[in-house]
Amino acid sequence: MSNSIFQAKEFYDFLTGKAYTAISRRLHKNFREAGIDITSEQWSILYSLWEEEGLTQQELATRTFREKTAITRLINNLERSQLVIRVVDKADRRTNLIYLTKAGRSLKEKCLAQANKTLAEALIHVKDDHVRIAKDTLKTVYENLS
Amino acid sequence: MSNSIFQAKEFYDFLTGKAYTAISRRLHKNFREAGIDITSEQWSILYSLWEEEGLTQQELATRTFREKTAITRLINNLERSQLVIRVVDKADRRTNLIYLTKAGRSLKEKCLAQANKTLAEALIHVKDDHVRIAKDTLKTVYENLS
DNA sequence: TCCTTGTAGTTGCATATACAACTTTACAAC
DNA sequence: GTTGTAAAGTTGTATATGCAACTACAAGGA
Repeated sequence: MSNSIFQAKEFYDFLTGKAYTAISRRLHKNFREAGIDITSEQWSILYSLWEEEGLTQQELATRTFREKTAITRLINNLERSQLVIRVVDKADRRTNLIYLTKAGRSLKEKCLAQANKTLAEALIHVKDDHVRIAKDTLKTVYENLS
Repeated sequence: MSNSIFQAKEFYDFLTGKAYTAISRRLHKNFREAGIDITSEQWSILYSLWEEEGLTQQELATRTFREKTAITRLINNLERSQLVIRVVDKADRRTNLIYLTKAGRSLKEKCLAQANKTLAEALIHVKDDHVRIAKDTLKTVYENLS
């Protein structure tokens, strides 16, 4: 890309995460208002588990792009909230396999509804093809840097 | 926007801030490697002050889209690092005016160089017009939710 | 002058993150 | 088998965030 882009001062907002902060706060707010007591970070863990249970913490770290230390504490909190449980892998005693509890499983539909609501609120007045381009651009950014 | 967008599973990454996490980590890493001892959050405060000194904490909160409590602590840390100082406003003793120190002012060019480097690394293989659309989309998201 | 209301900033508490150092377990080389 | 190395997870420490409750000050009206 050319340097001309950098002339736009507002471009640095890319770096300060204003949009992400806004969306993350709104997601948390929507969860709260729907009576769901989880953070937006916990949501990303649960989302991975709704897709596939029995993941190791390392696998969750990779999929959610978080440090394994962050996963340790997120799982601590989710376990305290009785939404997931750690099960030591008998085949490899170094690893914990993370499973949803019944309560954790039952949150799925309500959470997805709030996630979709949040996206809809965020993307008012944004054309579909622009959403698609923004999404693809962020994906490329992520791939460039990870 | 239509619901078809939501079919794309990867779209939820929008909500988990993968791209922002990646860019924020890389920015911090680039600062460190350049011998600059600040976080990416502190950077956003300094950036505002390089544009205009003597802002109140509330004004910094508005411009960086952070809670005023976050600003209190960021300024605490920046003051401890001797990059900024609080000056009580004589005209309104409730407010602090935040000024850069000489050291804080001298970081500007080095920091901007690293910020530009980070953006360049993030946006390899992204077309200029896609960058522009992504930027505008994120701006709209921010405006929709704030 | 006193009272009410609003604003700026701080503090307490819970949560989340990064990095380094550590423990435990697995596994391959010898 | 013993040893060396690597991987998974945890813990300590520093930083950052959100929300609620608080203090201090300002400004307008009775």
